[in-house]
Amino acid sequence: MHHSELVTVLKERREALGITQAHLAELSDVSLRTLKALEVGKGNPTLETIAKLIEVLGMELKLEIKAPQHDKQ
Amino acid sequence: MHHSELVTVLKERREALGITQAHLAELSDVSLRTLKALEVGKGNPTLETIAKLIEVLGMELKLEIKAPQHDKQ
DNA sequence: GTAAAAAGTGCAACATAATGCTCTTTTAGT
DNA sequence: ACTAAAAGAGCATTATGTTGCACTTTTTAC
Repeated sequence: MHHSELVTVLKERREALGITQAHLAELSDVSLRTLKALEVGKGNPTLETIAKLIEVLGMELKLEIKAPQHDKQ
Repeated sequence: MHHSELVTVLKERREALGITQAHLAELSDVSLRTLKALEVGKGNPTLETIAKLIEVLGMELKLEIKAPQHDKQ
């Protein structure tokens, strides 16, 4: 999962939960300015910023050994 | 997966591949200073730094909806 | 079509991640 | 034990992520 893909997933999850950027920003203690920039693919968020957001979004990061090409779907 | 856990996985993967910090730093275009700090849990790496490292380590990030407690093993 | 809410942008200040250099400590091999 | 390689730490500099404020644009609801 690359940067743009991660951004898309975060945004879609927020929308699926039906919460605004402002609300997510407040719940996650990430500034609204930072969240807005992040969702349009600006910048290079820190692990902490991502962690705060996904915690509120009920998500989790996993780090795995990449599957060989022929195993991909 | 939280910060310390991610750090542990990265370090163990590097060691499993039998490459030094210096070598990984060179291959991933992350400075040795940054890699060293990261592996001892100092700081708050950016997504780009993590992405560079896991690319070389043959790993990938996944972002998933958190499984309910009773589904965890 | 209008109004309100939500989303996106520009700018500047502040905080801190990334980096290079040098040095110390730890680990691995003989 | 000795040596060399690898890992970790302190410091200063540079680059950039985070934030708040004010404003514009887009979307949503009536």
